[in-house]
Amino acid sequence: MEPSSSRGQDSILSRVALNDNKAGMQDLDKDKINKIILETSKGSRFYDNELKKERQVNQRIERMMRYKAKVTEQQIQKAQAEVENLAADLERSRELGRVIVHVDMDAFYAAVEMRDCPELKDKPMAVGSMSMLSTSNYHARRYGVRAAMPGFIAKKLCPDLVIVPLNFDKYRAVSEQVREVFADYDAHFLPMSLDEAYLDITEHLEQRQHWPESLRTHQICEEKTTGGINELKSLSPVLFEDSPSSSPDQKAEVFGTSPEEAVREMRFRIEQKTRLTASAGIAPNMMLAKVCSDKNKPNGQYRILPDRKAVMDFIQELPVRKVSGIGKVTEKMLAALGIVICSQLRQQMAMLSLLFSETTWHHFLQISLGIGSTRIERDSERKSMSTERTFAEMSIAHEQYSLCRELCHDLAKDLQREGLKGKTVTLKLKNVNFEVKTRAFTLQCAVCTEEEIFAAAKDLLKAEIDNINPLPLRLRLMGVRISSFVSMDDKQPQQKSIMGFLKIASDSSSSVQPSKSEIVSELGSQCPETRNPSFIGETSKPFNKWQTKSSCTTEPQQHTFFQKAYAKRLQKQYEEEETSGPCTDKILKCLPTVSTNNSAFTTDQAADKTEETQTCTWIRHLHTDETSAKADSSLSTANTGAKTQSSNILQCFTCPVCFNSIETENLSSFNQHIDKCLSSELDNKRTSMDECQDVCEENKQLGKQDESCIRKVTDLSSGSRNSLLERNNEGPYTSSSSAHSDCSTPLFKHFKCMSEKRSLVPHEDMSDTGSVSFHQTASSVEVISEPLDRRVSTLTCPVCNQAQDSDDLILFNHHVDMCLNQEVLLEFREAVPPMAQFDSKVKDHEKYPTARGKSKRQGSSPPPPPKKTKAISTRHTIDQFFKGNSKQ
DNA sequence: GGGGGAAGGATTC
DNA sequence: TCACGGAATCCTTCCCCC
Repeated sequence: MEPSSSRGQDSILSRVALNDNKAGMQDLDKDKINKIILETSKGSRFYDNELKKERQVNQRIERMMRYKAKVTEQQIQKAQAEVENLAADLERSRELGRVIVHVDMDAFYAAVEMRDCPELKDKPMAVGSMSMLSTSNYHARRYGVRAAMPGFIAKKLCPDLVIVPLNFDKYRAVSEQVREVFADYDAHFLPMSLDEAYLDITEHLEQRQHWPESLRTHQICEEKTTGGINELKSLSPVLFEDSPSSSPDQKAEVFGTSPEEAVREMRFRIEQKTRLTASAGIAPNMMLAKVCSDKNKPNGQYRILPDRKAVMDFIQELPVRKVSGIGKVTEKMLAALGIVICSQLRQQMAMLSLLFSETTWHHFLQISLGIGSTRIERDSERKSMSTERTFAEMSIAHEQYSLCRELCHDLAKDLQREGLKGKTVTLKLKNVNFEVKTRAFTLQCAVCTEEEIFAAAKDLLKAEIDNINPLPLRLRLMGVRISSFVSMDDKQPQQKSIMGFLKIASDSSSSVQPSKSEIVSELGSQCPETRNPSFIGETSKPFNKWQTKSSCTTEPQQHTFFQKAYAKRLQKQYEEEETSGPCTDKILKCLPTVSTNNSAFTTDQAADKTEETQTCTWIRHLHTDETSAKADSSLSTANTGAKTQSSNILQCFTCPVCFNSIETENLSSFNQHIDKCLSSELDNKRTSMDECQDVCEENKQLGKQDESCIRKVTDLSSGSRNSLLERNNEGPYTSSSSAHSDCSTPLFKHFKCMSEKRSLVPHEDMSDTGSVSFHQTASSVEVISEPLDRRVSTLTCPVCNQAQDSDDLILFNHHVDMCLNQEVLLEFREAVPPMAQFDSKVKDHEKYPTARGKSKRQGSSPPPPPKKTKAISTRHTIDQFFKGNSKQ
């Protein structure tokens, strides 16, 4: 074999040279085009990196060839037997009964732009930017200009090229029109992108056989075109000169009942509706249909008849590169083995089975037999979500952190829009030499907020910055991805707040948990505000794949004992308030407008407030969420109306320090009251805390963390709640509303510092989706619980006012949980005998009752917690405690 | 040894 | 004039932990 070093320019051509595997790109002067491409690219960092990758592929091929040389005849024979067995199995399962169609819009983006801007019709044009083109029209393709080519190279190939910027909104709208047509032929069609889809028209064809001609006749709709039928018909020839087109005199088209006719009708209707043409492939499976749709592109279609011979005839001479999934690298590897067309795949299958992985050679075998999927599965779930950005070189750390945060912000928005939470945060970096690195971290809990994602991404970035220190990290791209999505079940933190527990206990699969308002309203409700439809509206999240249908219905929920008990207690509380001074309804009135984190307080969260009034606000001080000033500022804009609305309503709170009832119009006033109560203890601690904060801030700027800082905060935190509260109020946002937090609070920083040190132990439920709960207290403080253990307690339960024995905040949280719910517990104990809860001997594997299945599908059991982070035993949560009991 | 996370790569539009 | 994307999925390999 020729050594890679001697291949020189020819070798790199396979990477940077023109890829003419696209319609409208035949018969080009490839040598001339490649010369221009090489001259433009050569010497660039991109080119150098492509050379490097090319060398790697060559080395891979060399290794493969060396291995091939060592394969014995015996191995081949054995492999051959295995191949034949599998081939026989595949033959037996071959299905030819379905009629699968792949429809692909012709030069979609370019065609849309040309349609909307007729002066582009006669010009070579492409859609995209000088950096990258998304597609080009057929005029431009004659110059070698194609999708995935940088605009500046395209300009070298075709100086007259017009580059039109992308307009996705427009393409989406057109795509929607096209999909409406698809739906008439297969309601369950599978869109692959804006411009292509798979359809199974088997059922449609069966019905079609009985259709009268009138149902298969379609008028040529002149009104739908701006310039009438002539202009409509003139569009296709401009786009695609050789395209077949109907006669301009024709007023209607009658279509037959065959698959070809049905697909022709579909394309006709698409063209009538959008003035754009589509190509289609008709075959017994998806793989073949996809290849077929390219066969007569543009504005054409091709069918493989549903019999084995027709399929095998088609496959025989088909270049492997035409098959979806075989790209330039695989093509090159196969070429090294003398395999260029699919029939050669079959001939060398035994050798391929020895050289490639099982998955890969099975795939090759299927291709060689013309076998593919015959079931169009539309409902596959999203597995990841990401955002990335390319930019001019960026080498300054704080700019990189800032960008990282921006990306996290964008990603969080996207996640929240789809109601997703994921456990794995991946940071993608591309340096100025085009070398790509990804770094991932799997968290214990699923996250979706900017702060949570940033907490992880920032650490990954920091590690990379530190790694090449003192040299700067010279980046040209950064991206953040979230994966390992969890089901709605799993989105709940392991230790739920008691209120969270009470809300979800009835239906763990429901993402829309019965809120307090719902529970109360079920009682017949003397509290009309809780039935306010707007509450429900705000509670409900958009329907998503994890959301069971039942959760979207309005059917009454079957409440658990605890919910009933809780509702009863609420009722009682309400009755008391009726006589002694109401506050619940007032609070409820304003709650939907109160915001935490970076989204508005939802009904569930709002409902929690009633119960948690005594401590929640106080806790919120301690747990000023991590939401940045940015999020807060956006809130202050977004929720201006809401705030205004809420600010005039008198609310009643109980101060956790002096235990007096405080009536106030807004939470910030109440915060100020608490601050006053606490201020007497502040002075001696504050100086130290300020110092620490400064250190933290400085380190944040430098992207560094300092053990001394962490230690200092840790030391302070046990006795410095007051300081924290005080500092909290100094932030620019807390002054306007206590529900708004300041990310510069010492405790926040403290958590962040600790989070960094502890490998990103997540701040559970710091998201906007969770209520500010006691769970939050525990989980957040949990991070610092260890050093606190060694100190004398300064904690006093805000409910029972008892000084605590320990400063362990988990225990403290537990205590508060219990205190708050004594009544419920009492009722519970009366109803159910106690069980052996809190079994400290529980084994690790028993802590994760979820199955360790292989399936990554949503809806299946969630994966076990990552091994590198210690999971909290779910057995030790109050949730599990109740669950266990309720089963008895 | 198997399962699964991490990292890199291939592929698609 | 400079200048090679963004998003998603699947696969492979390596390595660690149970």
